Amino acid sequence: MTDEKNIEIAVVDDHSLFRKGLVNLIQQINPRFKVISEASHGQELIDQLQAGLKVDLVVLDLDMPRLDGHDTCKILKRNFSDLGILMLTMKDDETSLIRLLRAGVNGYLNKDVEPEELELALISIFENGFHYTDAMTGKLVNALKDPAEGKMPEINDQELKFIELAGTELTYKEIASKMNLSEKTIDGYRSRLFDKCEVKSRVGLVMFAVRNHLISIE
Amino acid sequence: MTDEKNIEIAVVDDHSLFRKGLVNLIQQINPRFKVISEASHGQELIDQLQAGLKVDLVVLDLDMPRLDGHDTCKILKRNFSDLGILMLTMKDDETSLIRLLRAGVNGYLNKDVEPEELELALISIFENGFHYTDAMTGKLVNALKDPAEGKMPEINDQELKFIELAGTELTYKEIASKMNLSEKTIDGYRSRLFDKCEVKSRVGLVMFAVRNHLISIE
DNA sequence: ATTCTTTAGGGGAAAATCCCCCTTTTTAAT
DNA sequence: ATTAAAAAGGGGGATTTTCCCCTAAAGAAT
Repeated sequence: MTDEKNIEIAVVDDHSLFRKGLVNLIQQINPRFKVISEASHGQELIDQLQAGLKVDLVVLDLDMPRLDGHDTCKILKRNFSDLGILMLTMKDDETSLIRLLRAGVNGYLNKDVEPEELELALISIFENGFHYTDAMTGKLVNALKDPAEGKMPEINDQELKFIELAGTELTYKEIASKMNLSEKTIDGYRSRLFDKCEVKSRVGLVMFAVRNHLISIE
Repeated sequence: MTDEKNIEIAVVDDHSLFRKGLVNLIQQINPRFKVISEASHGQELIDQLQAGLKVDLVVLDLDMPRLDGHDTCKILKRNFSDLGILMLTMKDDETSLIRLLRAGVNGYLNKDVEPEELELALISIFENGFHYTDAMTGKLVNALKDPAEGKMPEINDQELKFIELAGTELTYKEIASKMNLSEKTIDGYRSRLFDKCEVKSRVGLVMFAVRNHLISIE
């Protein structure tokens, strides 16, 4: 590509030595990268942005005292929705990943990756709005199969159909009619699913199903 | 890479013309691909495998009469766990994707992708055990987030608190106690919210609230 | 004074949940 | 092959919870 635009970046990390090193590294790995601002915690960056700072991307450390990366990200996404956010972290677990994606990060890197991966992530976020790795997707897939709530119970097709209908305003009598089964059978499904999903009410079941993407909310 | 091993493939689709076309296409796009078996539904493939057929990969259509792709995948993963499964589908929604990943598909493609993407998917599954696309990961990430905003009626603080608690497994009596109000007041809130949100049941109210970002699903 | 909002009460029907039971089919263990 | 357990579908009936209709008082706003 010719005539490539500079990518203006802010770096936020509470450890001064690491932050300076990261700023230097970023500017060395690609001449398009211009680090035009540094901050030692999330609130400092937010103050800068509110005072008029313009950047394309933010490289944000997750573990910081005030605000941490997660909370910073949520505020940034609410107030500067076009800002690309790359989160750096030592944490490697699925739960952290999911929390960060929910907060709206555009990319997520472990601190021990090579500089080439960092370059790739920054370019990708700038150009596509996201940076996904197979490792990350694999974690999401694993999280789907074994959710935080414990082992995902086996739900068969009839049970799934019942859950979908339980998430509507149909009474169980109406659901039975729709599924061409007796109300008693529907009650049997309800009972079995309550046990499997460890819930005790229709609302509990439906919320479990939504939380675990068994049904869609549309 | 030199001395590349053939990749033996089975193709399963209930529409004969499409299946034949797909077999030809697969064998044209890469000389390593050897389609050594065809089936018109899931059960037929399972019978073949149980009769001794050996393949590396299965290209499986989702919509088939007996067994469909989803059920076939579950049985295949249980009984032939090393088999790579690439699912083809016209469905594009997050919930279907999630169901398929849970069933254990190693890759997932929309039927209207280019042959190059099909080749890449087959090679990737054979060599890495999975094929992920940014589109797919984007859907997973999107599924993690709270849903898009919709039109909201006026909801005051007490009403919002009630809705949050209505989304739990507490009975209205318990909610009344928790809010230090009488059950009759809670019933008044329920009634007023049903009118405002145009619903007629607790499940309806809670689903409306989730859909419209009034409460979160965590 | 009138109207709206918040809180609360009574009564009763409909719906959900639970507990006991049964039969048939399928699956897994021996 | 046989047997036992689990799954699927279903019954009767009691209790609990939800939903609906009606009413009213107190306080705030117009």
